[in-house]
Amino acid sequence: MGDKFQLIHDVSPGTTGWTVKVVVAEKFSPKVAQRSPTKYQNLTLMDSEGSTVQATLYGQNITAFQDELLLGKTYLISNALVKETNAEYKAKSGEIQWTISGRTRIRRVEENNSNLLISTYSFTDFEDLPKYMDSNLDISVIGMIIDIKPRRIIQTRFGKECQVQDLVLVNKRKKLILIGKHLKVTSFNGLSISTKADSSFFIDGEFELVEEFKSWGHTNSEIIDNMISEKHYLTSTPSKLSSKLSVPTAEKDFTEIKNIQGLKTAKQFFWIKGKASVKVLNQTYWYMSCNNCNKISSENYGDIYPCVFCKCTDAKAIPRAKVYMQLTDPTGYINATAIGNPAEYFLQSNAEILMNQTLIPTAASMRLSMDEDEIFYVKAITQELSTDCKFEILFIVNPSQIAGDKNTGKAPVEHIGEPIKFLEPTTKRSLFHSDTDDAQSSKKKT
DNA sequence: CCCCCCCC
Repeated sequence: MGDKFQLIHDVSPGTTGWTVKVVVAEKFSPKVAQRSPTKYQNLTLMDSEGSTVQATLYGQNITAFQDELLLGKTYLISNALVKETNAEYKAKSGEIQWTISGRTRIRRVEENNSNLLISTYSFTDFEDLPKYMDSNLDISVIGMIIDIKPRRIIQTRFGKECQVQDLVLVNKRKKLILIGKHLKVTSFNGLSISTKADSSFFIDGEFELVEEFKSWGHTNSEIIDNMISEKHYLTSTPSKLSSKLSVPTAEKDFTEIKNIQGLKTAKQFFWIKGKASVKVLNQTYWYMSCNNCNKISSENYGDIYPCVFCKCTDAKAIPRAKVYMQLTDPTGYINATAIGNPAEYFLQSNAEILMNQTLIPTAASMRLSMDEDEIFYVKAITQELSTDCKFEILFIVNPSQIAGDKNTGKAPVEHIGEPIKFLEPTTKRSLFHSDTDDAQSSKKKT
């Protein structure tokens, strides 16, 4: 690994303009937070000196980056959100954590740093594993996986559901162990196993097979040979254990087709008549976005890039307006966000101007409050385990525009709102995309 | 749709 980049220790909260070259040393399974519905995924990143930092992905970023940050691969990373871990969670405060999101720039580097990774592990013999049962210690083993069972749900002692997936491993001396895949630890090229109170071994995360183990997969040991020859592995996403599965060979392994439960949506929509105003002047009124899916981008304005979110190969980075404001009517107020067109309409500005604006805005540079009532179409998202909703303004209608409009039931907001369902697709599309529809759809196919 | 944050 080169040395023209910063090291993990060089990056603190507030450090700007840094780039660190790292290897993805561990990749844990995505999990659901205990006290909120948030999904998160932890990674361990290692620099050239073997220092590590915990990196975390949240929500939709988990799937967006699943093929972007591969176990054992090397990357240049910049512009991650760097902060100290919450003292509430960590005994020792001051530990650094990176949050990886859409604005984090990640560049793959074609370097093989697996020796660096392997040098940081010591492997435990299968024979010694019983010693570690119930110890809650993390240890590493090295072996070959010869069977992967379907995932199943178990209840933990604390009443929480978690997924378990059993694996059968064999070591060089053909000794077999059964391992449940569980919420715990992973390592590179070996499997890091944690022993839990119910006396099974658990692993977590992703791993790779070491070449030398692949080569002794076909041995003359009867039972192992049998298992290997009978099993077919689905390996559509080789780096991801959960996508690998042994195809069952016995009738009892097949399940009858049953319930698919729909997820209840918490979204609610409202019409509100009132006034909007910016209360927090010092905010960012734009973000760099993908012109295809509107999601955040780490690229520079105008650059063509492959979008990790929509997978569009020739996405263009363009600014998109956003504003956090307060919505009031005679009965009260809510805070709400507007993005894209409603933000531009409210601010009486556009994304490019907002992007180039360096000073905190004044009423001269943009509209910060409304003189007259306007009509807002607001989406509320109820937050589980939280009393407050988040609100978003989907579009804004000036009452003068609908005065005398006989076409009731349709919002005459063509140049104000974002495209919404009850506008004709042909009319709304042309308003917000400079490209033709054909260009849009051909991009999505790639 | 999109932003922010977000966990042990």
